[in-house]
Amino acid sequence: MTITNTETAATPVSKVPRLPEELVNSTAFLLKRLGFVSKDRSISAYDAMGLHPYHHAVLAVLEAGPPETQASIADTLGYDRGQLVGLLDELEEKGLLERRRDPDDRRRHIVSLTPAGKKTLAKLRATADRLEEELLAPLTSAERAELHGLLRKLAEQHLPQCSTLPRP
Amino acid sequence: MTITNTETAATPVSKVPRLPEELVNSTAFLLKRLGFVSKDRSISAYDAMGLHPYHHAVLAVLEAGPPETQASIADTLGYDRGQLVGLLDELEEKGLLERRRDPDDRRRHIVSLTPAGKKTLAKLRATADRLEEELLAPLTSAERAELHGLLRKLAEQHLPQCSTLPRP
DNA sequence: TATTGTTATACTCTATAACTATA
DNA sequence: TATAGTTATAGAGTATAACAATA
Repeated sequence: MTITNTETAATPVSKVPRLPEELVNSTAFLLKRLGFVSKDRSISAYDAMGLHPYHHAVLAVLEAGPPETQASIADTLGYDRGQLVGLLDELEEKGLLERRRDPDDRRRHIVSLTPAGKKTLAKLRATADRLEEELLAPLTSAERAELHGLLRKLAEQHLPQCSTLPRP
Repeated sequence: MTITNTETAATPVSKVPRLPEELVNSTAFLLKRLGFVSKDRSISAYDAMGLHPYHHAVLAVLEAGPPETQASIADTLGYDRGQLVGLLDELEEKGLLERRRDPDDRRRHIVSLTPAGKKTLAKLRATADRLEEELLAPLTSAERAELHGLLRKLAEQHLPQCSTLPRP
């Protein structure tokens, strides 16, 4: 195990060997790793409530927007439509939303939040806030705003669904 | 399909429905999504060379540090040791590194770069640089430095392997 | 008995594409 | 014929644990 120690004999031994500068100096690398741990932690946290971040996203779409069909939900979140079916099944079984046929087009389902769904969404929000606080703990308030602004700029370019269109 | 349009009739129709503010306002959410697209694109780019970002990381560790065993490489990168075996098999088969038994402990393999491995690493670096440039295109040079510094602070806290220990 | 590297197994995700019912 | 939702299947990726050689 001593072979993994990259410190000199005089310096305190770190149990965890350091990543090469080449990787740590890459913003993309840090983004990938931090995104991974963030995802990992949120999955664990939501799992304790029997849900997944995907479920939160679906509920958030339902509360934010006009009545949605399954196709519009999937498109908004960038999810596969087949994948969404299972998510909706789980949320419906828990009584957090309901599907009803669109009378104007009986192929479609109009999906809407139930009161229980809104309550659960509030809880998920609290969990998300806690996770966000943990993630950003090392940063000052100004730094957090700065980081968010920079990520927004990247999202504008790379995540079309995040683009802030000029509103009327 | 018109039901997915969240714009009013007077505004130009965006093909991609917008994500709810609740999600876009979350730094963790942006981090996860941007990390995902970044990972996705790098996998595609490396795939064109018959390699994977994992391979780049392994080669970078070998060039940066002292002679490594398989266990030390895995620990440095946070990879599973079983997973690493396959990666090393592929790299060895391409002649980019070699394994030889450690005479002091015949259970161990000392892994080292070949000249071909160094050449390939240079190519992978060029690819990584190009991907980084694409990712950060929307930012000025100052903003890039700012973003990297902020992510470093987060990494310090959340990615122990990235922590910058005081050097002698 | 513990550790290094290896292999095998199983499980989760995801992507694809059939299938139905409606249009 | 095309679309909305559903279901089934296969593939990649990952995690777990059994295994042989050596300490």
